[in-house]
Amino acid sequence: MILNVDLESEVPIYQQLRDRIMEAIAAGLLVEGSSLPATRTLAADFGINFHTVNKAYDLLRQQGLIRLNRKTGAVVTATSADSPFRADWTARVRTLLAEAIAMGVPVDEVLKTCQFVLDSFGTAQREDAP
Amino acid sequence: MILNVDLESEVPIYQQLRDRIMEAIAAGLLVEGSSLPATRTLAADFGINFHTVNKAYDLLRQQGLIRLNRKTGAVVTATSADSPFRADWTARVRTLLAEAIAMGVPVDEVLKTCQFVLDSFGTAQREDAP
DNA sequence: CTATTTGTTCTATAACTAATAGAGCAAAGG
DNA sequence: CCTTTGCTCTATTAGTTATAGAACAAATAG
Repeated sequence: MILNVDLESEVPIYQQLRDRIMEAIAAGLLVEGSSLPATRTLAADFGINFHTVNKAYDLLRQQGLIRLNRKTGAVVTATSADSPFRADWTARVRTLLAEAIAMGVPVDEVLKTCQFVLDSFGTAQREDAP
Repeated sequence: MILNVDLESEVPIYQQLRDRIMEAIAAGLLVEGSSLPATRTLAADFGINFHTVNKAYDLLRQQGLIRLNRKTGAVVTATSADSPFRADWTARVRTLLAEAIAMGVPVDEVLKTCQFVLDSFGTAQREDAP
């Protein structure tokens, strides 16, 4: 598990961490039951404060993507996107797709990019088959 | 042009304004040459400070979506998404799509939602035909 | 030409967020 | 028992968000 975090980015570190972990889950690199590194370990790897990692993990926990146990650490859980999540997510995707269209990217190219990204998740080596 | 801005949202007002205007451009409700309200006017409409509107307009100008002229005000411009923009946008859409997949939304449903959103832009009454 | 409208710039302030830091508590497991 | 690990508390520094007021600059309308 290599998480690519840019300490110079304008995007907050805790958010980048959350995003990268979500992407790893989406790609199947992390599956139900996978363990995440301990907050202090991950913080040491990136040379950042463990409170920052803690915040990222807490966001993922609030969203139901991971479970946090003492001693065991952070473990990926099975999730079911509920209706409020879907509504919120659709609103966010509407804004992001609108940006591309407004900037002059053709509709079919936007859709193809989405398809390409989704395919890239599928083609990652996943190990969820029993 | 009705912009739906939620003053109670955790999303910054200037960002909501920027997002709604981008969505209006994507939907064709605003086309090349369309005028946006004056900063002070729009601020008065929402009961917010004109500096907040200014910031939203400034973001849109930096992105090349509008032109700002003294006296004439803000005018929508034709834009061409360059390669850096597309790379950045693809990275952002990857994160957002990953979130839905990680939350357990099926791939085909994610793609259908994207298609639905893109269609909703297309079906808005546009007036760009000469 | 004059006056007004509109964007632009400057300083300032209060409230909040991001990130760091250190200390210590609580529980789960070897 | 004791180590590991999440969790909580307080604190500080730096940056962001939103508000506010004042003044300047240019382009248009009359």
